[in-house]
Amino acid sequence: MNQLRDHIERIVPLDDTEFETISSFFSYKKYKKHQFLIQEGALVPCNFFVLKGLLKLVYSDDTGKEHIVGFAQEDWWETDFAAFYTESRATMSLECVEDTEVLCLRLTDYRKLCAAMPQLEHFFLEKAYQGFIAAQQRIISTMTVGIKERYEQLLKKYPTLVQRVPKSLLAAYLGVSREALSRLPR
Amino acid sequence: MNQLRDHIERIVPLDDTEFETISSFFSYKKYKKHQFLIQEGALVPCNFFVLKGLLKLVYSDDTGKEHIVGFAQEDWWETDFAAFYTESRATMSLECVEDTEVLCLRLTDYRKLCAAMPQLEHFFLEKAYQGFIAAQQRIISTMTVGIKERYEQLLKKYPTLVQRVPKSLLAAYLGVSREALSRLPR
DNA sequence: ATTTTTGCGTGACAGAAGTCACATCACCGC
DNA sequence: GCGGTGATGTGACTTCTGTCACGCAAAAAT
Repeated sequence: MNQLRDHIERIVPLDDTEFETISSFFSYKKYKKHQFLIQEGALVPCNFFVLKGLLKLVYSDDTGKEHIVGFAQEDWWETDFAAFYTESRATMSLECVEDTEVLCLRLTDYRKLCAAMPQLEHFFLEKAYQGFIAAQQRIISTMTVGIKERYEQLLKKYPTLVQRVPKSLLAAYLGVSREALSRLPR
Repeated sequence: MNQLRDHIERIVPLDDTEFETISSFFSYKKYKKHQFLIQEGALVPCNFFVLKGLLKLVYSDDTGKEHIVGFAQEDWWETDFAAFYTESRATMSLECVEDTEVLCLRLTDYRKLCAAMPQLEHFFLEKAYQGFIAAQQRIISTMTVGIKERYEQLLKKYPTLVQRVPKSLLAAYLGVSREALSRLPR
């Protein structure tokens, strides 16, 4: 649980009672490989903070092909945010790539916490900015460089992730076919 | 100036003195078509709120080709956010597509405002969430559907924008060549 | 241990998009 | 008005990528 505290304190300082309050709103859960934290079409119960393990956020198109919107490893937050925040049905699914332990935060509890502690709202603001910037850079990357460079940027940015994930999933994240990624000159 | 007030009050309520404080931190500026609000490589002076006109946020790759990261029309915020927020040099440029009037908010003033008024920080949090969700959906759109559908989604989502912008810029926004967009079956 | 599944590379082929070149038309400034 | 610039459509050609099919080795399941 200290993992969460360290994570938050990288952005805003907390005293013991404050963190006590925060942690009381989270619930711990454990999932096994291939289990779903979010099912497409269902309501989104939580925003998830990954303690250990690896998740993939997947969008399935009409032909059934899977596209990976994002991965989440240790100390990352992940959920179908649009659906979570508007309490509507998920358009994506969130699934374990490995056995995974998470802390779950429900929307009502998120609201209570932010109302009670403006510093925490500031924390989430920082996270939102980070997410926005990362997404924008990913868009730029897709538009400007070829597959090879995109794969290299990924290697540079998340070297540990690339080790843990099969290439087929990386391809689905980069937006190309498994074969195209496989054919890259080394 | 009431335009800004209405815009903020769509998310958080304000009384007259509060808005007085807020507006005192913004400065009004007017630019002509083809003028730059942000130059690539320079520091980013402000986050811009568009009162009237149209801007394009552009990333130029090593070959000199221009890729449009985003447009901003009336009531939109735009800047090279990564550079703005970290006070580093811009990797993108922000340029007028039409004559444009904006309100400018400097980073130090942004910080003062947020510190003084938590509600305003909540406003920016909402905006950040909106931006993140929009960026994520754009990523999904690029991965899942072909040019034709992407163009149609754009038409549906921002019909007024498509009227104002030449097709060559729309192509640079969609991430395809001008010719490919021109060759779409109607 | 032996099946089954999963990951990964490769070859062949078709289709989509990029690039280059050219033509037209409308609009703008002088 | 007139020349220049920008916006747009089109054709020819090339390159890249997706798709389908196959083979093989390692890992997982029984």
